[in-house]
Amino acid sequence: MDLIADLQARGLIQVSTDLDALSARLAEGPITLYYGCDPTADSLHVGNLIGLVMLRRFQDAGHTALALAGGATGMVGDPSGRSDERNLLDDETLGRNVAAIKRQISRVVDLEGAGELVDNRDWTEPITLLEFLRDVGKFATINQMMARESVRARLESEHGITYTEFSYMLLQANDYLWLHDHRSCVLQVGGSDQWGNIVSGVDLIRRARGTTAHALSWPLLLAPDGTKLGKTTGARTWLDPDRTSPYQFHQHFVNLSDAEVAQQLPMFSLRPLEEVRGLLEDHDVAPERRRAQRELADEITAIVHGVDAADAARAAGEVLFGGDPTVAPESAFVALRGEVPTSTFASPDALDEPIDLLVTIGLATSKSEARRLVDQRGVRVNGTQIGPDQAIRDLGLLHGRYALLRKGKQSYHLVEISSEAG
RNA sequence: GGGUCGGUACCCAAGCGGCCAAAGGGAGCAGACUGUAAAUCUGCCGGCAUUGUCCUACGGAGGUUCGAAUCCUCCCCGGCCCA
Repeated sequence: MDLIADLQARGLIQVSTDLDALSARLAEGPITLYYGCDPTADSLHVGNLIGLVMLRRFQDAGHTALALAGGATGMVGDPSGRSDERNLLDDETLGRNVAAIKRQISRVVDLEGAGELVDNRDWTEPITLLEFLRDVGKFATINQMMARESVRARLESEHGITYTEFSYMLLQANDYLWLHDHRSCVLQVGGSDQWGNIVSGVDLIRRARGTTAHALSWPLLLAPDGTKLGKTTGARTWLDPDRTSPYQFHQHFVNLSDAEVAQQLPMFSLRPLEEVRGLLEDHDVAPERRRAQRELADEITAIVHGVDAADAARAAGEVLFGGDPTVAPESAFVALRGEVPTSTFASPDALDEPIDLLVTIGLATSKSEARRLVDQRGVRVNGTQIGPDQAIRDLGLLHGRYALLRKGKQSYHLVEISSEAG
């Protein structure tokens, strides 16, 4: 199976230029392709991850991957999928964002060997307005530009569209042209919301250079109910561990619905297609085990945050959802610290009065409530239900310092005994 | 300004002298069930040092009464009607 067929089978190709022509080109030898994202924040999110993984797939197949950080286009703002004008970012912010994003890209894409991070600011900034109008503007008709979905939507909206954002697609088209000229890039990939901008580049290259450039895009991710997920809907899961901890990142995938994981596992996973299919078949037999979700979460978290972080995130998830806390590794508790409310006490004496403790750490708002909870068997410590007169200390501390309190199913509180506490 | 109806716990809403920490519903919390889902069923649902003929609480402040969410007075707020 060639690369294109593999991508198709994974559901990664929604629209494309002539696929046969692209396949033929790939068969001739390694090519250079690019995927771009704008540094509008100091972190990428899971949506961008598909693009990075895509670059990786081509790299693994022997091709050269260019990851483009849109220092220039990020300044202008992409009107696609937005109902209102974007705030322009200043130089300093953009520079910081590009640096932060580069680290994230390098976790997925090899930027040292057959790969490179490029910033369109490098070639966009020097261009004079007259040059741009002559070399790019001459090849684009307003008629075509107005027909683009992203532009039309904005023309119809009450906010309108500024000339600046209207120019966005030409800037992106120019990126492709420049990379075509200077890096022999012949393929651009992106999400289907980028399709309009992408084909603008393909058109420009054909008109300006008379050569064929290729493009393909993947479908937008499905929402939990199986419908299309809008660009702005749904909480974003970031690649930056300070924005989305490895635990939360891991959980994002564990919590995918069956419909979502069926779509996303093939799209994200670097495993061979056969293995992916087998996994999904196993999953269908016993969906309640969430095998597909867990495998995907483990794999992707390991790529983005490293194997150790992925292991800790998985262990932490097991502790919180059904697993036995007493056999969890210490790394699970370290990961948990900060994910669930955590209190630190200097002495294990704090554990002697369970009712008082529940109130102190805020798991119950009054002693009455705390007693009620305990009477109703609603409180567990390290997985064991406790009774009214039971000292938590008797249950022992895990790893010499942790006690995991659980109220009901969802509410947790980690108590840590540390001599360093004041 | 006059008249009238009303203001009850997180929300809606019963109660109209003691059996009222106060019906019912919703929300919330817990238990069972469950796939880290939904539905369903069950329990709880003001506070506490002494769980009590305890404290706090029925718009606010006083009063009547052995006893008031319930009766009286004044005040504040809202709906409706009249001017």
